[in-house]
Amino acid sequence: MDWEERLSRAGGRITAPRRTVMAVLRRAARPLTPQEIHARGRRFHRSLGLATVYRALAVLERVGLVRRVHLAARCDGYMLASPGHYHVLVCRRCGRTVEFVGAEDLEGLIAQVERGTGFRVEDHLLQLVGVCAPCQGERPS
Amino acid sequence: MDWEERLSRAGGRITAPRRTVMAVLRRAARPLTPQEIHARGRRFHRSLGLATVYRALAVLERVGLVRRVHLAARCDGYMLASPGHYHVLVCRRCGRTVEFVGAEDLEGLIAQVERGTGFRVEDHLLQLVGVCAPCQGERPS
DNA sequence: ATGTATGCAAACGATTTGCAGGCGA
DNA sequence: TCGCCTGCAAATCGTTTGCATACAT
Repeated sequence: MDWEERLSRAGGRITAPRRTVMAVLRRAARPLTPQEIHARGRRFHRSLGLATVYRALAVLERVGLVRRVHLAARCDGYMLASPGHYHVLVCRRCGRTVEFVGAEDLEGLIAQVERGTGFRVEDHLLQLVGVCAPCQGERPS
Repeated sequence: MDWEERLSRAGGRITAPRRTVMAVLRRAARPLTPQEIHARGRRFHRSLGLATVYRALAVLERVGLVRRVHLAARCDGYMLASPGHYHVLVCRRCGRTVEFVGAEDLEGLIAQVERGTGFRVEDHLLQLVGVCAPCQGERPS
């Protein structure tokens, strides 16, 4: 099932702006901001509006065709720093956030990535998303 | 060494707004946005300015007393959704981003966290931050 | 005494919304 | 045809900056 079919089945229409957004993302080598998507999309579709890009991204994300990722810049939560790296568990229902320790398990993975990519890894962020125990008893909102 | 000493040694001054921000964060059960910190901080320090909160957070982060985390809302990069979970490697110098696969290593960790917290983990985000090979040869900016 | 830090308000930039018209199904 | 979708512009919201004053050192 291709993306057009998925969007269609979810009740969305296949339009030029949405095709453009998908085409831009398909060619992208890294995550792009809505502004970047808009700028690149205009090369194909001169009159593409920025608001439309935002709306298309919202739809495509809801349908699961596009993933919103966390960029280093412009993210705005703060916590007290704790020693070591940062690992959180976030409840997608109530928003409760728990920090946990002990990801020694990551070390092998990190070493492997360093060998494979040539990067020197200095820090990491691991965020697990799920449903906390109290929320598991409630019906979906 | 307590936080006041750390800040002081780094050349920062100990002021009422900074004490307030630290106090608010110390009591917080989850990451807070600057706006939330400001609202809570005003209970202690009536005239606290929002711009001051931003500036205090920037200083405290630079010194390592506070950590900026990535919240689900208000983060604005998009990629095509790929099957499985999301793992990225970001270069802190040039911003280059590489997606990689293979974090089976995480499964043991996730199972352990589920047992320990009662959460049901449904998704995860692993972001490694480092310096890519080309940037390792250049002098720090 | 000195220069950092503050509060306020204005500037800025990103995102969202209102609306009239267009177009996919 | 019907109503979802679009482009534009205005409104909104979060963050940063300019400036005169206050205060930590």
